Amino acid sequence: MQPTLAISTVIFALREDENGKRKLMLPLVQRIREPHLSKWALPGGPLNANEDLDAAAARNLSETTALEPRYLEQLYAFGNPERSLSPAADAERVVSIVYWALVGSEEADKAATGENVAWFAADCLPDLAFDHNQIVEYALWRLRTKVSYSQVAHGFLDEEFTLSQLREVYEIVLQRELDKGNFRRSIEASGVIIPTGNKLAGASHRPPALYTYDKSVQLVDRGPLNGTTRPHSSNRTN
Amino acid sequence: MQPTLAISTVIFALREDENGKRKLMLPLVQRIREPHLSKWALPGGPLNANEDLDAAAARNLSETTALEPRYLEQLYAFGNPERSLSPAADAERVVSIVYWALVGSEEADKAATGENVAWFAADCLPDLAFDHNQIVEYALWRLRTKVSYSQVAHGFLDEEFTLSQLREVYEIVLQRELDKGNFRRSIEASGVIIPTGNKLAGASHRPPALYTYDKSVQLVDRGPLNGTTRPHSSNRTN
DNA sequence: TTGGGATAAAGTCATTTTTACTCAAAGACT
DNA sequence: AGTCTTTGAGTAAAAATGACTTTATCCCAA
Repeated sequence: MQPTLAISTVIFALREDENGKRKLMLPLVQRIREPHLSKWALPGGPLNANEDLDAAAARNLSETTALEPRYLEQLYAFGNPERSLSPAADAERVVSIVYWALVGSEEADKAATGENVAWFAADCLPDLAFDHNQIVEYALWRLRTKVSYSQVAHGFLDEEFTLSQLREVYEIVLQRELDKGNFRRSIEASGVIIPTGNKLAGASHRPPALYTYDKSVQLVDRGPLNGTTRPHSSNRTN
Repeated sequence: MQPTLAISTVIFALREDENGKRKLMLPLVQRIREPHLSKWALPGGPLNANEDLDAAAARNLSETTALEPRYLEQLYAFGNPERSLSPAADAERVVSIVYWALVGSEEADKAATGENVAWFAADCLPDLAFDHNQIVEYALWRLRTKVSYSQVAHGFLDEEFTLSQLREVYEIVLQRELDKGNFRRSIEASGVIIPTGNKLAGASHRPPALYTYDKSVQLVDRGPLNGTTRPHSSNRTN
């Protein structure tokens, strides 16, 4: 009586809500079958034969939202027997191995947002299917924790960005304002950003310098697991 | 064609090796069937029907080594299709949800160490079954990382301990010496230790004060997951 | 009884890191 | 030319860290 194994992914991106304010958002899919019919849920699916867990998460992401993540990491395996809370008592047990991913803003706008997929603000989710509310809550905690001690925030940005844009990412995720001067100093000291030489003109103030992040530096130190998942390896075709 | 689901646990304790030196050690079990017959492996087993993942890890631990852990946390789900590297090409695929645990020294001495169970020094392991060498390496990294930013080191100690004993735990795990004065200051500032009032007499030097750790403080902040696993709840029967 | 050995526990001090704040520079716009 | 806004550099106080010194308290041996 083996439980069913499924892979799900919590995908984070920064997008503007209906009021034009940039917020932490995630895409959800509407369920088209029981249990929890018509409720919103995390994108997910089964694990294919001979498919790696990381690969399944990436496929999943690409199939449901056509997104390519800048960062992808395993979050947790959820296997509580009552987690499905299905109306049918004899429902099959499911163990979900959940991943979390970050996508850049440009990439997020390209997301397949039709039919059964929609974006929701992370701080204002509806009642989701299964235990997905708790899963998102844990993913949010992990994101906030990692943002404060690693370089993972770069996963939200596109190729070129200003320091203000990077600081805005930190401020949105951490939900508090950061000192501009100190932020600049600490980021520059970390050595993960490289000035591209370009400047972003057009606004009625001093034009900020544009940076890119050093792809040779790991956004997050995952120890012996570092080499396993590389969402960015496709960019390094040279 | 669902993969088989298994639970394994990396159990850490501080014990004396054959030279009487305290080291980071872990119990392994010898395999009594193919594949990898007679190789040493992490204690593990199947997930029972209607059993929580955490509970399966705890049961596992108790069944194979008769140990009750001071700390138990999910480590990672390993599911690479080639991870079993079985000689038989048509071997069944196994996804392992691996936990890691800490046991106190007193508790570790009570471990069932007969027949197929033996303790090994973490820095000197033989060639293990499956991908268990890599799993232990990752668990070691996680342990060392968590020891340096959380209070998880208390999981190695018994109810009462001196500051020197606690510092010894840090030194063994982190593999470097720590300044006595600075260590005392930082631990006292963290507020997780409570003086019991007792002293440890008998040695030919000033007797050190005994402390206990504050059980109302989480050894590791796991965010929304904090309340899920409580290896210590059995102690709080009042 | 007394002094030496050993480690606990507390204190000192210079250095580094963090935090909060000030201010000139560089555009765009009126 | 003057104003507005944000960038980007600088500075001083506060806090944390690291290396080290001093004192206290026990056992033990002379």
